[in-house]
Amino acid sequence: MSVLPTIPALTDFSVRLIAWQRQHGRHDLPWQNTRDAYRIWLSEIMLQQTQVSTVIPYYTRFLARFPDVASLAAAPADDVMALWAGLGYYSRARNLHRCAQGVVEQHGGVFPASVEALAELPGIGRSTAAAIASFAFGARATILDGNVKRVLARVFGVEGFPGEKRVENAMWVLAESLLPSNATNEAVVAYTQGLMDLGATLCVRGRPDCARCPFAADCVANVTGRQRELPAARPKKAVPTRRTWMLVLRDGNSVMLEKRPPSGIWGGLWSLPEAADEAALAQRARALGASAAVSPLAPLTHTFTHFRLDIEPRIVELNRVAGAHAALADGETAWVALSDIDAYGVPAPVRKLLDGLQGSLL
DNA sequence: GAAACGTGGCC
DNA sequence: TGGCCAAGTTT
Repeated sequence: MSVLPTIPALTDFSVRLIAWQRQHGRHDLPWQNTRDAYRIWLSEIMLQQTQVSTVIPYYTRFLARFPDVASLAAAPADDVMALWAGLGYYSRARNLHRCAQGVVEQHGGVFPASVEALAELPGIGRSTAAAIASFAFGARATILDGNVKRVLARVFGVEGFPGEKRVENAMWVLAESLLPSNATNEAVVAYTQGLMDLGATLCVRGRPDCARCPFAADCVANVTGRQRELPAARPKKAVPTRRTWMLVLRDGNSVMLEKRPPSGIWGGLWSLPEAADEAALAQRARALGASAAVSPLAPLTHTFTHFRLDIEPRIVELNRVAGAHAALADGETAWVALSDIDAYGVPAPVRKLLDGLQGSLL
């Protein structure tokens, strides 16, 4: 059974959306008003599952450090991770780096213009490929992000949770059918931006501003008063809790960091040595050269999308006599001054923990 | 095709 | 306070 109801007579969807975007859309975001595929690509990757206000300072810093794809491709992975630290979903940063290298090595340093070629690069899926292709090259290709799903679900009354494959497939078909025909490059840009702008500024989740919407008269959700029910909410799932012990091994102003494996949570970032319980942490502390007693710091809780992490931090002084800065850990380790943490890619809660330490010690 | 993957803002 | 989710992709 199709999830699509009868589509209302909205034959001029793209025309109305483009007109609305030109008059009421956003035109001054840092990654707009350029056709530089590198800048557009960088913004699209950062904006995956991340809001505009969060991205802007990261985007600015990143671009200042890596102004083009060649400089990014040539950078050490650790530098890329450090600039990404705090933004989350770190596989994006690893794929971003690999993608830059792919563009340099396989495409002569120039981003390919087709959706198909773009989607073969690491970190670029169907929606991001369409966004890059339309913004940078004026290609007629539809995006389908959270904004578009919300707009389509409401305007056309699409039932079902959009994260479900069956519903998402139907939305891709619908989105494709709505693309403007015979549009100039500039109109394509306005259309794609309009989809995002409408969802981000008017057709928001909480209190949509239907009075200002160009589709108010035709919108299924508005006409039937079902704005709160569309799109359908994600099915609820119990969020499991994990618990970990983290070691602040301190030597004066410096602490020991340990590089995390490339996959899994905080993959590729630098973090504190961890253990599964109190005894194991004390054992690790001794193995790393600490002889003093391990002291508790204030516990903290970090909430991810799919689980909750209770962190039990412990602090201990390094016993220099036992061998200063001996790297007895299994993986890669580094001694880092508390004032120099920014140079390393450190997970947000660990960063907070260490920031607090810097203020209270000495 | 479901689960994994971060963080911060909003109500 | 805590649930919900945002310019999705990969495994």
